[in-house]
Amino acid sequence: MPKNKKPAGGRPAQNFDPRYAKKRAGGPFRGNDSRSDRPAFERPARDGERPRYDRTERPRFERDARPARDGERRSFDRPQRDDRPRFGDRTDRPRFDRDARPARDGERRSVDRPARDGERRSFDRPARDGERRSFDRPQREDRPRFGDRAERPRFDRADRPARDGERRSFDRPAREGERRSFDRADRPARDGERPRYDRAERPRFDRADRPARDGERPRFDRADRAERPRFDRADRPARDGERPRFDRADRPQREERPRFGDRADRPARDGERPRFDRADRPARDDRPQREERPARSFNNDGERKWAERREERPVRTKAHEDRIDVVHERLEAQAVQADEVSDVTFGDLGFGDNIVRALAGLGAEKPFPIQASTAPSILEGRDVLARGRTGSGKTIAFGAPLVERILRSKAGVKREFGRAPVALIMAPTRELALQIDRTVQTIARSVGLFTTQIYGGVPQARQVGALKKGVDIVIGTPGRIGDLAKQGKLDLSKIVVSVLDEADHMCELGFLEPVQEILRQTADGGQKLLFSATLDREVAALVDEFLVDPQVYEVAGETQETGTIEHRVLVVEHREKAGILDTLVDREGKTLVFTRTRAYAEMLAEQFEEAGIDAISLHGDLNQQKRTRNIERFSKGRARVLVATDVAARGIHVDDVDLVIQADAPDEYKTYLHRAGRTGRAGNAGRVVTLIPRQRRRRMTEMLERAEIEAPFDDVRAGDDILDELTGGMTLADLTA
DNA sequence: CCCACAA
Repeated sequence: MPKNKKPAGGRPAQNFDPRYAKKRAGGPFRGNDSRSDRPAFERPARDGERPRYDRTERPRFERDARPARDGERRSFDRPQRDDRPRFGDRTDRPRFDRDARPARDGERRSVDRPARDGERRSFDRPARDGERRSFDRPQREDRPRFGDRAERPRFDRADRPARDGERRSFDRPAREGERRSFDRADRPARDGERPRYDRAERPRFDRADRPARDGERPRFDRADRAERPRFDRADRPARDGERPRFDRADRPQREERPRFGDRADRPARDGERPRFDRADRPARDDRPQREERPARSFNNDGERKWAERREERPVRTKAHEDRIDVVHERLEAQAVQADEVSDVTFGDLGFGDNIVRALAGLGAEKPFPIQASTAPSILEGRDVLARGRTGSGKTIAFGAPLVERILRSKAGVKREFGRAPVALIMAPTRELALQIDRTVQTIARSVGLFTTQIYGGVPQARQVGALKKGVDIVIGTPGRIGDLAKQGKLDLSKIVVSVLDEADHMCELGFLEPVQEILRQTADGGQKLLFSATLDREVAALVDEFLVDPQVYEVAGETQETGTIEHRVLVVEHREKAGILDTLVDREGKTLVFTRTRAYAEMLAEQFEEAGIDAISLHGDLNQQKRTRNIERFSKGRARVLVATDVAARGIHVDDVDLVIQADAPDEYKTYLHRAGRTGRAGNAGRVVTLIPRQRRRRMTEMLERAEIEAPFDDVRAGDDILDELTGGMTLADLTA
């Protein structure tokens, strides 16, 4: 029996040991030492003398050491709980310090945010005698604070460099004669042991090398088959009203074409601000040097320190600039005219009645341009790249044809228990994956296909259970999908259609590799569909490896200028920012506030709450249950303000968000476009207000240029009338006025 | 630096 295993019938009392009791029974008398210099109590007892008790050795009277009297209740009769010290141990255990234990699920802790102005916090006072405080030691940069455990990656000894003097068996070559379990190849075979199997040495099995078995079809040989003529539109006369075919050979060479975002090459449009030209600005030496500028004061608002440090960096290197906002070349696309497809119905596109009805149930009576233009290619099985403005209906654009295609490929095939999925949809956040599933599942169910969500932050069991039963379409995030695939619980080998939503984002650092790993496990030659509102050359990493002759689509004339969003920039003093934000969110409609960090999102939500505004937060520090609940509360209007990090920047659809506030300006123009796209959806009006400090004006101007957005800048003080204007509702009429 | 993405 293992030592820690409790014997049946209850554990013995902690401080009751029968052996101890027995020894004691022999008497406490110390014995035979007769040296005279010993104190009286250490010499043998004199005649008639009562033996002296040694207090230190004598058993203390222990209630627990005697058998229980009739009916006496004793604390040790119940099993001891492991997680709780026994009563009476109080002095032995450290003082309970809430900050010293990891935060419970969803628990908000004051230490996680910077102190507010004038706020007194218990840890601002010196520690009391003997008080243990987790924050008493200087925080090491390289170590997460205690309590962050859930957020940091699992510790793996092999993954970290060996510490000084640490011996690691796997770091050194095997010593002579040392047997290492993991390397059989290095030692001679033992008696009777079969030689080690070496994959590389064995001949590859080739069916071509053996005679065909009875009834076996001859092996298909690509080289042997007749050359099929490629279908070429150029070879047939143009149909009525057909636009002439775009011919790559006819277009100017890459170098000659204007780069996307290069306004310098075209004449200024009406009322357009002149382009900022680096060459025109005063030389660096003419501008005030760093030393001449007023000293900065630092408070404990880490947010601000970081922002200022960056704003005031005197010289930004090219590399730094690139890291902040990489502008990739726009992909050459077939621009479909919206009116070209305005009369098409979902039925015309080739969708069956069930799917058409399901789409109508989702509110999609007739196809949006992006849907009408991409559907034929997707149904044909071609690889497709599609760019469609935020809120233009991309989910249905890939979801509906994907279901239709799978349905056709499964015609007449029985739905098998435990079948592997044939389609995969990946998104960068769990909320987006969930949202996509709500749409795709509705369409899939209408024709008897099953979807399942595979994303992190929730137990695996249910997801694995669903996979065991068998599903057709998997929708999720790369982390958990890769995880389950690695564990052998998700078979990707039958995936013939893969979709990447927010594809350019999925190609960014941190996402690209897991995504590649996953796509490599899918069926060879499977169809790939890449969608995003900001699709650009960044997806080249995936296109080159996985896509074959992709069709690229966008809808003509879908620029920001033709959108339904009004953009404003407010230049504010840092010390007035909080008050101005309070004023801006105190309004009737739904307001979405973006911050750069999770801590600031949390802090702002608290700030608004304290100002009496129903606000909640959404960021990666919350557990999934809270994330899901909070976004639902916002969707249903039970909270009118949501403060979020960029976890909510892409793809998330919430009805009727008519104001987006960027409490921190984004670093990338793409981020700006996606955040802004949370409002003005499906033709509704919306407004985006971005707060910036004075020193950020230039960067902001450049970013707006890249995004091709026109936005007036206003210097704003707390209490200015303009704030009330901006909090009013937006209508389409306001936009044109 | 930050934000996402697995435990």
